[in-house]
Amino acid sequence: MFTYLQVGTFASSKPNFTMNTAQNTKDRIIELGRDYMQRIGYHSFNYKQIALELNIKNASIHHYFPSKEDLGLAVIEKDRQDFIYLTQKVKKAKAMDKLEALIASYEYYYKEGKKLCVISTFSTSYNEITERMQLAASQYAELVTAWLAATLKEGLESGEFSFKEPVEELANVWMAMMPGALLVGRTGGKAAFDKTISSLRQTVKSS
Amino acid sequence: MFTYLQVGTFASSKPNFTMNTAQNTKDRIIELGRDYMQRIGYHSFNYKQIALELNIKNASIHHYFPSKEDLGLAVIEKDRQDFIYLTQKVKKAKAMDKLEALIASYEYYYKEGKKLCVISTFSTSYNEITERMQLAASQYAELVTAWLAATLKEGLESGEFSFKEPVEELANVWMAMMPGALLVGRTGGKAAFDKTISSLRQTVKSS
DNA sequence: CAATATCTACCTACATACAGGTAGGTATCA
DNA sequence: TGATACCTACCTGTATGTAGGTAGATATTG
Repeated sequence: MFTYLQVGTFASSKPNFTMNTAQNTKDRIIELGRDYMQRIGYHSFNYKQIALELNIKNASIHHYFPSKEDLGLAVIEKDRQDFIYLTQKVKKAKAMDKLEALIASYEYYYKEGKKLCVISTFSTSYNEITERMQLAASQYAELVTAWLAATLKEGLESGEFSFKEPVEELANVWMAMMPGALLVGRTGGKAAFDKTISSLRQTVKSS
Repeated sequence: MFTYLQVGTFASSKPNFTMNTAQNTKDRIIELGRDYMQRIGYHSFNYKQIALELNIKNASIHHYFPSKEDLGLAVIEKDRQDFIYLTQKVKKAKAMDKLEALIASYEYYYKEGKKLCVISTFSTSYNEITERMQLAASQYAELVTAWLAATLKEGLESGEFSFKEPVEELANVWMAMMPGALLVGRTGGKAAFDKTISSLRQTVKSS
């Protein structure tokens, strides 16, 4: 005769551009799931780690997410929502500040245990996830690419940026280099990560 | 009363810049292991797949590689040797042709089932592999970075290239963008991959 | 040269661990 | 009372890895 407590305070020190909606168990599972997936990948992540951390049983996770795929999809969707939230927040900022907001989240990923971003997490597992997850990941990637292209265009037209490539091409470069920087940072350490991010910033400035 | 045959002809159509030394079972295990790892990652890859393909039993793989780590290390070492072989082969070529030789292998990876390169394969699994493997992957990455830097410097001094960044920085960009292109290509398809590679080529030409 | 020992390359069978997932029960609360 | 949020207990599949054996090749020795 005892009550099932909502345990764990989940005191995270996330940058304020990510929504913090983890009050209930379901949201906490998503947050923790995302965290583990970014660290060790979708397949290596398992329910036990989350169950232990939330002081609940393995089976209870299945109550919220019948299959692992459901959790994977929820993680992608949550991250997509967070991205949209971020873009809304910087909507009226200068183009470079928008890009800096995105860079900041990548720097946060690196600091917090050399995590990958969610898109690259699922990209690395792309050949072994279900079609629905592939689609979700691809659509999310497309969304970010489109936002990058729009932001680059905006900065170019306002005279803030001075690059010569087509915006779509440079958007692709950013899409490749940001996760690439995280990968390089894993083998090459912080210096390699920083150098890559620094070069990334230059891409909008070189005339 | 029968003999254990060396089965499977292993007819691979690899580009000629990779060494083809897979005559015996041990080498075939390494080749197949590398292939699977690049496709689905180190952890998702398992012995059964190789055993089936080589018509041997699971336990026989342990005869050559007592632990999975041994095989992982062998794969990294094999790929490093192949890289060295490649650099030797293009030793007297122009700087751009050297870079093109590297790009060609990445295009080959993409075509052959959206594979990742070996370095990024182990980078993605970096937080869940042994220290020895982390070290091997890091050292291999350092070797490639150094070669890139040397090649970029060479092309710059000969007037073939005309970039402004420090060579080490641009080498880092290449280290990030090549695997990044493969990741982007998984979610965004061939067009995204090609665009990224095309932008990569531009990095040495833009003045 | 023949008997013998040892090595290589596999085998069968099993141990162990752990993953995702299910069935059905119990406590709490609106 | 019915939905919600958990639980215990269990099933199934699969992964790495081990123990011990066997056929055939090769080296050793009387």
